[in-house]
Amino acid sequence: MLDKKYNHHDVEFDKYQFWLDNDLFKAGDMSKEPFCVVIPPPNITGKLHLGHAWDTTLQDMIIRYKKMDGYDTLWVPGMDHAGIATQAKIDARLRSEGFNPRDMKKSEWLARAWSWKDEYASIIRQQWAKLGLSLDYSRECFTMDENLSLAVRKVFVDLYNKGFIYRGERIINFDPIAMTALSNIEVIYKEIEGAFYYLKYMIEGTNDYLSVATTRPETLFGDTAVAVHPKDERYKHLIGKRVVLPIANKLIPIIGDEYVDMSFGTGVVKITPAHDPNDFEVGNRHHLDRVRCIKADGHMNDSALKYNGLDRFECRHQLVEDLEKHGLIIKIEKIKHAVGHSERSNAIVEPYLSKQWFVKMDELAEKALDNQNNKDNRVKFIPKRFEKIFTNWMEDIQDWCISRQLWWGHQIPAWYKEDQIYVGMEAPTEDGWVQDSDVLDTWFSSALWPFATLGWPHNLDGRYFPNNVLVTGYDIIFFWVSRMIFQSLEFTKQRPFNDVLIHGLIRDKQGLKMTKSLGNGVDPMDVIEEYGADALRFFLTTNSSPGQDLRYDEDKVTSSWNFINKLWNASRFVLMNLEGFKESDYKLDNSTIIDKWIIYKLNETIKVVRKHMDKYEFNVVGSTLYNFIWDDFCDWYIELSKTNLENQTTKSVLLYVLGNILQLLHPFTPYVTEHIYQMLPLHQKSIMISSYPTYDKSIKWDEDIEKVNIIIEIITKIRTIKQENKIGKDYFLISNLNNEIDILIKDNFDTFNKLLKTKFIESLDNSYKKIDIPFSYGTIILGYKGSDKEDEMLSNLQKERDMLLSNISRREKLLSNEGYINKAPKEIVDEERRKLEEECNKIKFIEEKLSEL
RNA sequence: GGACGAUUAGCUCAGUUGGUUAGAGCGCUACCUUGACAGGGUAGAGGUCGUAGGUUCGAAUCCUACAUCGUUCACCA
Repeated sequence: MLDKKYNHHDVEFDKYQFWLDNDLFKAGDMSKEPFCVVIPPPNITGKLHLGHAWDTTLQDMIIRYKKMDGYDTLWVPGMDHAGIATQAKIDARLRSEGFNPRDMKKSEWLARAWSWKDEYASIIRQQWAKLGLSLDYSRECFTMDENLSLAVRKVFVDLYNKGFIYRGERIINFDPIAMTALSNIEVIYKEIEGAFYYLKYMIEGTNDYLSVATTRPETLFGDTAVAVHPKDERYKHLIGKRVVLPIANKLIPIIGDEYVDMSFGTGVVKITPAHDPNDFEVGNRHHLDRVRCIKADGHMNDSALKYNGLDRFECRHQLVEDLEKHGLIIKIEKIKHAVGHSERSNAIVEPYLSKQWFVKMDELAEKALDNQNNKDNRVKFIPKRFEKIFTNWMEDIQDWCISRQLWWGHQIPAWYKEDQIYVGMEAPTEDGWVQDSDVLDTWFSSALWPFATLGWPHNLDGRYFPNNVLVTGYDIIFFWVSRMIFQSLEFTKQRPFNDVLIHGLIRDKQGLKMTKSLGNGVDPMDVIEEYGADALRFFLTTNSSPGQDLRYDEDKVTSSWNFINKLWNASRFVLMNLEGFKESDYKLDNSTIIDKWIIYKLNETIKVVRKHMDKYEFNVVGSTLYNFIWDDFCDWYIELSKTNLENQTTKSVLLYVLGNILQLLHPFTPYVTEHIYQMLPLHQKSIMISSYPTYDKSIKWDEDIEKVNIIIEIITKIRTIKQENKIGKDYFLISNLNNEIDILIKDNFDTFNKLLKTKFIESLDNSYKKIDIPFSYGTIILGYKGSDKEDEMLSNLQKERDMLLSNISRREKLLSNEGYINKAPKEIVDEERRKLEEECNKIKFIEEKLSEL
């Protein structure tokens, strides 16, 4: 027997081990059709947050649903080494222990990194277990595993040999805190306060000057020209002359280039090829020198003369003071402008000239875009609008800088000897070759995840590839989804997954993003402790529509808990009444109309649930099940069944419906459904290996089902009248009209008596006051002791009549509209006619009563 | 500036190819120690679906414009 109260701790503490012990998460039943999902590997930088809980619960639901529906499901777990992020965390820990990480031997540092990995991997696995995720741990992967590392090297080497990977000297985004290059999308532009400094660049041999506006005066030491537009009437005569670089007192040429926008600023631009990507291009066109004046760590070098060694911002400060002293500043204008920050360290990114490795993107992107026109191999985005976000990005893509100046990651398989380069799977055998010390961007390995986790390049397990669906947030479409798509197309010739289900971000109750700096993050483990994983899961999966963000709201978790508690108590009721129930007692024939009604309702629910499960519309599934369980099953069927609990069929129906409810709900709330399921008189070893309920086409609507709807209508109506007229317990109902409704009532006397807590009787003496309650198929008289309610009665009837009259006139108008009759679907028109008839019928009774009053 | 999303009850959100009386949870009102559940039950109140046009027999839903909020991409030194 179940305890009186649902206790999530008791329910959840041992189930996960039970599933593991029985190998219920293991894939490989070759007799079934495969279904595969790979987990988006969490970073080993810390604990999982609510976003992970949401993302993984969605996947678990899909997997559990498909498994119960007869598929050989494989859900591959794994984690990401997360280069920059993890290295920063490890370094921080080492510093707190008094070490300077960069003074350590690389091998010692790496040993620390691997033990960090083990530590966090084990925390993450515990969290997965708490969430109840049905991951096949025998297939767990890590991005730096041997096989994945091999895959990374192979992809690098092949892309290099095909000419898609090159090494070149470019302006890249450099993070001066993490001390590594970044790709374009790892730079976040933020609006900050800055200034436009208008500087005097004196024209050689004159007292005239050009006014040059810049936001970064400290880069002037790297200027190798100033540019004007060749058609600019103000300046074009100066092209070919020279100006004096302020403070540095160096002569640099005035050049003409169409890059300059005549209408912006002063129309004169200082050109710093080593510190600005646009200037770099201009420099190339005009064969200008590339002079670096800032070092990788953000400090000035000796080109900056007396400012050598200063931090770039300190240099700016002192330089501006000096320029002012020399009268070389015309004005300073405060502005707001977007400045690039590192996604990881939040440092202001320095455009920095250096030699890096790149993936040439144009051709790869084009193939990915073309593939979206291939009906059989296109990736289906859900919701659809995210496909456009993907294609727009791909259409406008730039080369991908993949080298990182870090220790944690896949070392680039390139070796140098003097000015020779060797790129290959293994080191060259001759002496003297030195491997590139850089590692690859984390996303370079993540991009191979869907196939590298399934054995590629050795032997890709084609049974599970392409994956059936990938589930992830819209925030990493560029970082990850798009890169998986083009890498998979390039190396497997197939899409990585058939569908990609995109969800939103978790926000706090105010709608703000959960971040460390705001301290508004919620630890899913705390929520599980307080409400249980099932309540958290139900909240996460049913409270937003696909692609929308989700606000975390503890009140809604509470209501999920309440829902589970309701299910718990309904189950308790069923089990109490099934004491001693044997397999031979189980029979569904000879059912009452009430039994038929709930089975019909259940069947319709199954149909809706399946339809929306298949479309990933879990919010619809959730509310459908919520309403069916709470309203139809608990509020009506259980109540209606109470007069009939001696009947084996009713017991069987209770068992049948509850069993189906547990199965339908299992993907959402695996723990509690497993728990109750195992207490049912007839059950299998685990609910996970039972079959997901199927829709039975042979169960059709009939008049018996309508009869129950009428019973419900009568009960509800009488309750309403009772409350509106403040009639207490002391009342009776009379029905003696010998019509259809009368027969229905006679057949279900007990039910009415029980639910209305009164008696139906044949007649009533005159000491009772009477109220006539009209239905569309007859009238019921309510008799009560107490003061006269004629006024209320009159106003009730008038109110109802007015409403009916307005409905009737609306319907008549509608049904006399030819356009409507001709164009609207027949079922809808028929339904409208039926309702009209019903209302006309009902109003007859009302008019009759009103005339009597 | 481009693109996208949101705007529906006091709050947070649904609304399934357009179907006529727009739903839920929480909150609110009144009543109820009913034999599964008071974290419950019963019955209610509460919305001219951001604004203005348009298409249609019919619009929360489709189209156009605008407004407000948000996200994102691209930004000119």
